[in-house]
Amino acid sequence: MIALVDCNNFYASCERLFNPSLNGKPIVVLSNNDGCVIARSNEAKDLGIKMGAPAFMIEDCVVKNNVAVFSSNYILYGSLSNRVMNVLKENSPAIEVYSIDEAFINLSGMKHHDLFEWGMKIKELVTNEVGIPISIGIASTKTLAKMANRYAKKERKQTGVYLAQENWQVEKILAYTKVEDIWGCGRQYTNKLNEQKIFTAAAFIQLNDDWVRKNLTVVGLRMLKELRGMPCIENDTMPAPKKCIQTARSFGKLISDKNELQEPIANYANSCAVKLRKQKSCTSSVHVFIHTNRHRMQDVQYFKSVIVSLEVPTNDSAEIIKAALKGLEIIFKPGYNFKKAGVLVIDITSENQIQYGLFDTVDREKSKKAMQVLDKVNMKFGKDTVKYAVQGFKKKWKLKQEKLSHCYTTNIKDVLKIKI
DNA sequence: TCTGGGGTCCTAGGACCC
DNA sequence: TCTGGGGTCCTAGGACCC
Repeated sequence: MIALVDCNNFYASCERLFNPSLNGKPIVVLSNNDGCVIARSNEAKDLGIKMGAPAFMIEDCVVKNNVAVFSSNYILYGSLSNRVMNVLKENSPAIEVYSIDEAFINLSGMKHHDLFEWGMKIKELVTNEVGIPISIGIASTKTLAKMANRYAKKERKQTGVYLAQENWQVEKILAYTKVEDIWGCGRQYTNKLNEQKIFTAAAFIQLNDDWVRKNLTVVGLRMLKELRGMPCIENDTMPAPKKCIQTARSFGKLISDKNELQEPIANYANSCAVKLRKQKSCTSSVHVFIHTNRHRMQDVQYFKSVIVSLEVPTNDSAEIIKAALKGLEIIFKPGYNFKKAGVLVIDITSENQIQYGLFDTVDREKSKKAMQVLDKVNMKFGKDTVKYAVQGFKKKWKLKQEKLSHCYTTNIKDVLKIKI
């Protein structure tokens, strides 16, 4: 059996944890640049605020209902996520951290009559030790565990745990779940299924394999088998190194000037290099893109990208920044209002499997040492303590974050003071 | 004024090889 | 008039996830 542990309204719950006056009140958390809604408390959901709604379009509702609005504070969320995951690790046989607020836990060694008890224990431990509310679904496959989790969250609010073990328990959630709420079923698949008059997971598992294979590819077939209780998605307790890494952001304001664009691009390139070094990989292709704001009808639009190849795979910041800026030279065109840019590193290989070039002029050993020093300093004194001149200091392009909460768990200045 | 960011996997089609 | 067959590799784009 497999359990899925999922934090309820995670970002909103994080904001509430250090600000208990928000209990019972509607909360929303906004994306980067305070652009759109990416998390809502239950109270905000009840007000009809939709996921992904642009911030400026919910303003009336926010004012009228006194909704608490926050910029996203990933340092806080990351730190609280670690706390939750640590409690899970200490009390589980094998855990796969699936995202910032979810983890799969393999319970195959556990006796069947202990499963529900185990779920209740985990729920209590996380509540007491961290304070973030969670839900737990337990079933024979990952897709069913996801479904059981959703059912627990909505229909088992007292316990927060649902075990889908006996046939009738599985059938209950299959009948309960609409196809669009199945893990792996997005808009396109939902449309195709609805056209066949298939609206619930219970109806979906009656479909014939060939039809599913033909219309929803092997991905759909895997989903179907998982729903029938046949595990097809492996447990992955050791995360594999990333196959591509990207850093991309919208700017806080529009940029038309090439020199001004160099700053964010250099920063994104550096951030990719740091991520590469963290997983001990190198890249041989740097992909750069820039584009205008497609929501501004009055602007002429321009989307362009280019891939710059490198002779020898590298994770040296200077080399990757240089390649990214070379890419910018190629794709930049004057006369446009640019809103967003990004750098992707693709063709990733392991650090210790590099094919050195015949005419390589770079001193690889020296570069490696320089990067180690750079990473060490920035790790100790905060990121960007040491950086390249081209990364700039002004950061006029940087994010808009007008409603940022404190870093309660990671910054000594922000730790709450308690009067006794 | 104002609409996120970072990933994975799969498929189709073209280039190329013998 | 007649113009193979089978295979691999690569890339772009689609669909999905949180």
